[in-house]
Amino acid sequence: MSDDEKLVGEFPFLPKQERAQVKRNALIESGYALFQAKGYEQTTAKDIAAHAGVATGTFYRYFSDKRQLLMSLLEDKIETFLPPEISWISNDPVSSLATSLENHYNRIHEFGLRHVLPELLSKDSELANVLEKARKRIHERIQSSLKQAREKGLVWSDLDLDTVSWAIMIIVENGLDKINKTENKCAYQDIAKLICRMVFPPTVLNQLRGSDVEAFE
Amino acid sequence: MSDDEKLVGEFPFLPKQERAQVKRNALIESGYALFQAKGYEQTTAKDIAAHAGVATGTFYRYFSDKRQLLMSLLEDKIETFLPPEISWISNDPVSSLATSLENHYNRIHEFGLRHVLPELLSKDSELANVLEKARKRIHERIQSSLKQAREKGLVWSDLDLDTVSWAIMIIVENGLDKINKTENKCAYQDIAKLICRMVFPPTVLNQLRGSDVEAFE
Amino acid sequence: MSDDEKLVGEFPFLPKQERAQVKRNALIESGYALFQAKGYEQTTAKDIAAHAGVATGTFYRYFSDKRQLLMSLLEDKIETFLPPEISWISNDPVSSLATSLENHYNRIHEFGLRHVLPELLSKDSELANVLEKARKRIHERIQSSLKQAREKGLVWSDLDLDTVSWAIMIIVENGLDKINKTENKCAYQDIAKLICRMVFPPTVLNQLRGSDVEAFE
Amino acid sequence: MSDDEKLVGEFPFLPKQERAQVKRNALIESGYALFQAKGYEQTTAKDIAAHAGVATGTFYRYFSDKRQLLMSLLEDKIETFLPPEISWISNDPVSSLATSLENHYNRIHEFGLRHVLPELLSKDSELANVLEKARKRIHERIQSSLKQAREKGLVWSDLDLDTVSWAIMIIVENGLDKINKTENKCAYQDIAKLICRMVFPPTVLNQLRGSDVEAFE
DNA sequence: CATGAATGAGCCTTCATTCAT
DNA sequence: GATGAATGAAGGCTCATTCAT
Repeated sequence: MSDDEKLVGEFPFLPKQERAQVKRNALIESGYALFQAKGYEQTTAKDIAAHAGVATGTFYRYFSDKRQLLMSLLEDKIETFLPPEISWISNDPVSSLATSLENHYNRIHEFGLRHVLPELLSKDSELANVLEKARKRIHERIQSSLKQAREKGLVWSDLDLDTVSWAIMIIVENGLDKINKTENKCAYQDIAKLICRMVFPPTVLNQLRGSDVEAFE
Repeated sequence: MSDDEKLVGEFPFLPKQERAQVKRNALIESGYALFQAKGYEQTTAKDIAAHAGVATGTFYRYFSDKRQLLMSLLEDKIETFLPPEISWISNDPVSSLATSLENHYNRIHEFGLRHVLPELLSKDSELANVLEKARKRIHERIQSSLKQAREKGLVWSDLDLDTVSWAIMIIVENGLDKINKTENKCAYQDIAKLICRMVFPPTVLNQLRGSDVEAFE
Repeated sequence: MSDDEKLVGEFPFLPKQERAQVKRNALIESGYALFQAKGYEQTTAKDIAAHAGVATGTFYRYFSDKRQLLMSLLEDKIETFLPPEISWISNDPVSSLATSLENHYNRIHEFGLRHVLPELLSKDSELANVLEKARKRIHERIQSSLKQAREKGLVWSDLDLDTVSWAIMIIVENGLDKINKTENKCAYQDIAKLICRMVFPPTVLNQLRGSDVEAFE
Repeated sequence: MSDDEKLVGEFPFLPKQERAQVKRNALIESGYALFQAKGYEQTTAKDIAAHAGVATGTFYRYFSDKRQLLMSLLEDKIETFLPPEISWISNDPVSSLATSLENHYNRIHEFGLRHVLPELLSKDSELANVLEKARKRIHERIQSSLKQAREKGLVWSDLDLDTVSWAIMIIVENGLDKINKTENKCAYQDIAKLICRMVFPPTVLNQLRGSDVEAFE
């Protein structure tokens, strides 16, 4: 049923709260767009308000200042922006990692704020902290998934889990730039392959391919 | 009359040009120190001049503006700051890479400006360009060194050189943070091992270890 | 249908005008409280509305602006706040003046706006004018009462009525601060005595004390 | 000798420090003029700078803010602005007090800031404190001079020194307004007479007039 | 009539850059 | 060349007042 078919129950305008929410969102959108386009410092509250089509003062009704808007933008997004859960145990770890990467990058493709973060970290230690903690969580998550794989004897026997986890995180974090700059259609696959080679001995990879993975789970 | 002919009286005074050079250097040093300590935006031209012991106006005699001073600081240092030449062919690629990394990180350890770059890239596309080009050069350098190794049949046969080069660059670029956060003494070795596993099949690594490397060069 | 005829249902609602009056009063009360507590400039229209439990916009339905509310507060109060009518002819002018002062100060004790006036006079010449006129009225009132006393030969023969009236006004106006800072219980009496000495020769005072005042009236 | 006659020793421009002082003074003058004309709140730093013929930023080179400029204006002037030392013992206390008043008022005639003080006291408790302390000093000064007179048996025997001192202070403080509003040439004399009547019994005044005051000193 | 979101002028302050000395 | 005072544009933010709902 399309909107046109609605016969009753139409509010001629949005309820108050909702309208405020709309405006708040417009500001957030504008902040997002401008931060991304011009950088955080280069964007003023006035700019954001103008871009959202509201007066300067309105900005301050919804946000105590520029930084708070940014925080709203970041809230709950940082984790998304960071690397995803990775499952190592599969028939074809390379492909499944590649798929995982592709999904991740598709998800964060639009998260342009990524480019603003570095600018901010140097002057906003609170934000730096938040990000640092999130990365630590990600790091631990990756590491623990690797630990499981190790317990099953799948990874290089002399692997330093801390270091690989870190390397994986770094690679995934920076991968989008690489993907975007490459027309190479196998990019995901190539990256996944690299990572798998850091983790698994070639024998294991072969072995997994022919096996019934269920046995490991 | 050349400097050589001066017999007396010249002691307290440096030749004009030299004095200028001294001032210029003082400004560069101060800029470096303050940018590093407080960030680029947070450092004012006045600050820098004061720190260098000259008047505000003097700053502008030597640099057209704050940005130019920064550029002077960066010029010739960007390359240093980025990953070094890597030689893949050795008896023990892991150890030699580890040593290379250690040297590199020791060299750039003090390059505190590293933390200022992100702040700048968003607002200075020229700088971003410069950095981008430098990275491209590094990338090509790594890639070409890998190509040589491939021609000798040392690397994984299905290796995508572009992607590995990129991954190596990313890892090396970010490695210092990792090293600093780890008390692990083998950090360099661990990172080197990872990288080598992305590049060389295990058989090759073993083979190299026992061989007379000269044969490959 | 008059109010009298309503039998039921009217309970929760005040007649419209009355409700408006209630709101207006609430605003006045709130304005009074906040001006007194925080000063005129420091109090915003929003503050006042919030304190009165109405919306910001409502404030402007009842008052054209903040200033007008203040004027409403002051209207009819200025005169109260200024010195009272004084009757000079009595058996004991000192005591009767003291009593008069005490009454006056008790009456204006709560007139906290007193402290707000100075802040306003510098920027509101109209208000300054209003106050000036009120003071002139007071001055004349005092002066004419003194004139009566003079006609009866009670005051110093060389008294400049204009000047004494002024001095009395000044003293009474400022007296409350004095009273409040003193624990002295005779404060009213002491002030009254001073004033009487400016007005009456000692002989007259003595004479009055023993006389039948009616004779002078 | 006029400026024209100076032949040598002319500085083509004032020494640096002096010029800065000149500018600082210009700002102080402008602050004074504008505070007086428009009130403190109504005057902005920009106004003051413009009036002084300098840029906004220049204001902030010399003063941290408006308040500091005001403080500079007030410093050392508050005491002047308050009532002067009074000597009670003289052949003709009325006249000598009148003279003293005249001198005082001539001195502070230009101290227009007087009208700004009230505005400030309500929002600047530090300033209020400073003024309060100054008034306390004045009050004590007057009281102690009265005490001397009392010890010589010159004043009303039942005089409450605290109250009279206060009344005198109030009258003197407010007297200038009175004087300015009056074309009466005897204004000083009239005020002085009032005050003397609060202090001295008429017999003492007569007695002093005919006496050799030295005897009391 | 009431509401409270929206407006935007205007204040305070900083700092990159210029320029008279 | 050197100096540092002067400049003034620009940013952050507030608040009296208006106006759509």
